[in-house]
Amino acid sequence: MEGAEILQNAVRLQHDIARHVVTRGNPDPSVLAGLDAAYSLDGSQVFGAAVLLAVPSLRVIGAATVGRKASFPYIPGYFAFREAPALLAALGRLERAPDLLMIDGHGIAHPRRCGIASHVGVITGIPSIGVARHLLTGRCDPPGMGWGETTPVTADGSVIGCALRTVAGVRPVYVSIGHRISLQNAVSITLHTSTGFRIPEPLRVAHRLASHVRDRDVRAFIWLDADALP
DNA sequence: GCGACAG
DNA sequence: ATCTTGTCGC
Repeated sequence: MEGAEILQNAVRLQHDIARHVVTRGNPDPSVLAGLDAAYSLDGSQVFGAAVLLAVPSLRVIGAATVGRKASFPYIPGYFAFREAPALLAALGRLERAPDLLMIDGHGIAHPRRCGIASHVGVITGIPSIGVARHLLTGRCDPPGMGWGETTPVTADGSVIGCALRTVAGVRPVYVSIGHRISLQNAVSITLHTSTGFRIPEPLRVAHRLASHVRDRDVRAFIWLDADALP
């Protein structure tokens, strides 16, 4: 198969997944998972991390990681094909399934309404939220400078996400529906899992863990529990 | 054709 | 994403 053909298939799959996204729901998770990945210097390896946190204490109650070959390049709009396999593998190694997933990247705030958070959400059937640091598509006015202020991200005349100020006076993050949750609830959960930093706690922990296994020995961190965390 | 472009 | 030192500020 050649490059252009692979992308055509990817687009077909994204349209297909996008049709299955449920943009409503009000999950009240007692256990939530933060998912993120880190890459080797040459970008040939991906290290996925899934961390379980209790809500609302945000105590880490479990975690799992996986390292694998990166079999897809990074192409804006096709991010899930590069990173989702590692996230799904890590997720599958958790000792229990979370009630909700928070993923580093967009959900439906995507050209085809199928960012990685929707991709992983639909595949697993678990409610998911996408939290990104930069906009991929759509536009919005800057939210007020206060904590918790929001502004809609729109595209084609519809709201596809929200800019959310998790820390007063600091650049906002971009929240969007992944799957089986309303935008309002997604924003609320993102805000209430933010602990004084721009990035919400679940993603901060997942990010640190992914980088940690990358810099150490992956084999020693295939299964982790709270006590083994750095 | 030109610019934009999650991680 | 990743490389990379110090520095300014609370």
